[in-house]
Amino acid sequence: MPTIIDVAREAGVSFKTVSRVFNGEDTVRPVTREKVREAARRIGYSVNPAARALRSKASRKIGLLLNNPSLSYSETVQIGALLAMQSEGYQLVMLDGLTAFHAEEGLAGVVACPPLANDPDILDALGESHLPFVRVGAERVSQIGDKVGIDDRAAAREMTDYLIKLGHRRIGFIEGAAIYDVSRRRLAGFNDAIHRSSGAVQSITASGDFSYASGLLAAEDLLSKDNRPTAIFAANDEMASACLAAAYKMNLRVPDELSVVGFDDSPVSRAVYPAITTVRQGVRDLLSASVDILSGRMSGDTRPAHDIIHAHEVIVRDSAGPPPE
Amino acid sequence: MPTIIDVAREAGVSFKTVSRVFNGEDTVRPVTREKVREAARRIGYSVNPAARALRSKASRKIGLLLNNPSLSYSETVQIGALLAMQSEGYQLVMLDGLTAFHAEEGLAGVVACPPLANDPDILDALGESHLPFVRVGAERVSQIGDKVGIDDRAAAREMTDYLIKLGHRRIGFIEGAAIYDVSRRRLAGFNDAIHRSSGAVQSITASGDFSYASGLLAAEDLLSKDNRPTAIFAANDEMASACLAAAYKMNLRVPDELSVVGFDDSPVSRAVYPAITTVRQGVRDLLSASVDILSGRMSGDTRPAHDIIHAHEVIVRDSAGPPPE
DNA sequence: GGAGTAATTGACAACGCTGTCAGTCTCGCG
DNA sequence: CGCGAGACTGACAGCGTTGTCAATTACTCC
Repeated sequence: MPTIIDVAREAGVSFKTVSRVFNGEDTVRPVTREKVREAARRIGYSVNPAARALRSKASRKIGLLLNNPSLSYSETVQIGALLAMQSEGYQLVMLDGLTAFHAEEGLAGVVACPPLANDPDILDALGESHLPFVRVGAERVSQIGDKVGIDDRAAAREMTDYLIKLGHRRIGFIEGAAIYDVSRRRLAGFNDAIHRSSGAVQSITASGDFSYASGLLAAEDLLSKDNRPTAIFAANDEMASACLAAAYKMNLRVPDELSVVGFDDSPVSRAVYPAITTVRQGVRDLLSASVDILSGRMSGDTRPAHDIIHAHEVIVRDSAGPPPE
Repeated sequence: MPTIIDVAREAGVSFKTVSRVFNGEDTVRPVTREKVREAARRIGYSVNPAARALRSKASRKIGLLLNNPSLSYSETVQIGALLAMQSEGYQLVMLDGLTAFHAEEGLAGVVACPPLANDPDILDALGESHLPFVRVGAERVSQIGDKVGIDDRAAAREMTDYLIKLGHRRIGFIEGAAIYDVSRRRLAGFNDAIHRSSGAVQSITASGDFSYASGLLAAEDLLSKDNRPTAIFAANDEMASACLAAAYKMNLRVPDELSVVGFDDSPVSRAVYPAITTVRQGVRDLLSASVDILSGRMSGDTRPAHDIIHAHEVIVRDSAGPPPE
């Protein structure tokens, strides 16, 4: 493994300059910086987090503000965070709310996940702390902090378009809990697609709150209508799997007689039969982007707030197909 | 934060001796060792993983052999492993099979999870590699390597006893895939409890393979019998959630008319309505125990193979209650 | 009791990096 | 054309630990 000394020799500078380049210090001439970067690339150098952690007095603890009722989401987030942090030598501290945040000392930065990422009290505390922080899946309720997320609206529109392309002309939508902005965004995306069809596709919406129980009720409601939809788009996978149960009860075969799609690509979507077609958020990518941003901020990056939108992806599985006959 | 030098001063030895104690080297007299341990405890010392990682030439990469079809299980395992490793300064490398294992160089140890933990080829390769390794949820197919796990049989017996205590006298059991020894163990535990009732409780078993789809079939089978069971114990949560769907289809209210219990405490068990009563394996604890064992082996612990049985726990939620009437 | 050997312990360098502080270059300007 | 200020760059120490090897101690056996 090459060290900064190797890079320094290769670039013809002192090893301290190399250190400076990799710490984002701004007292290096651009031309020198580029020379160093190039040399590092050539010999395949990457910083040794252990040495850095040992020497630098700075804290390496990153707090993860996470209190999501969906356990699978929480687990995915945790994995993403741990994976992103371990290679950089950061240490993860779980924070489940304001009290935990205040109690924790010596944090170097914070990653906030929904719904905490949009909680005004949390946001205030974060702002006052002057710590760098990133809001994952953040809503525009506040302009402070860096943000990473996906375009829920575009994703919901794509998923709806997919159903339309399969031939569905009557599509049901089960909304998420109204208190989350993300529910509104997903509904908006659904409506975008419906409106673009200029009347060719009918829509029916039913309300839900992201829970399995609410999905069951909503699905029964939708499916007991005279002119029931041939496809249901649930705002998350939990509710989509409830749709499956409802369809099963009514002896509707999925996907032959009813198509069901969800959102989030949570483990549930694969645990169930048939496996649910859904939208992948790339939570791990979001988290690793968050850690990157924090890492930059901690070493002097003072550019204006980032607002990074990551790619989403429609994951086609077995729960959706062309409408019957 | 105190360092080994502080401990050395406190204990009246050289700091190198302290280092030796904390590395489990056996060239320290027991009396000295105890003196050092005591001094360390007094001043609250713990080793600095960064410094250790920096100085020691030894690899800190631990491979995680994991290829379980259940995604939620895999995620839980990963979190447990990451959490356990980060505080010790180990680095996690995911290995999804034999090829990946052979391709990975410089591993310091391996944690193998089911079903890979019981795969003869894997076991052979592990044995030949002379790397320390721990088998999680291991079966007795091979005596090599350290093992950690829970007592599946006792846990299944407890869960069955719980159903009997609720008053059920006719209980169905859905088996797991026959190729896994764990399926046999859970069934054995179920039978233990049934036999202990000396005829008071009837049992019916149906076969499954841990998948949702198989659970659906098995549940329909069980529930369409003339004298259907008042409770069903599925060998994992995935199949238990399928039972819920089957009950829903037949208009059997859970838990009023039918009790359903599962095994694993996977996220699915909470995602579903009603939330499933299940057995918690404490996967995170298993993983952290595994890392501890590896860590010991890597620093010279040569005691005979560990075989650690962790506690399990019946998690009572909403899917089981007294039988009807 | 003394030599010889094994069991313990200690001294010191070094791991790869960052912090501190002291140089060395640029410029702009009189 | 020289000087001072500010922009860069470099030298060196030291973070807390382990590896190497030498020194000390304990113990065995005539």
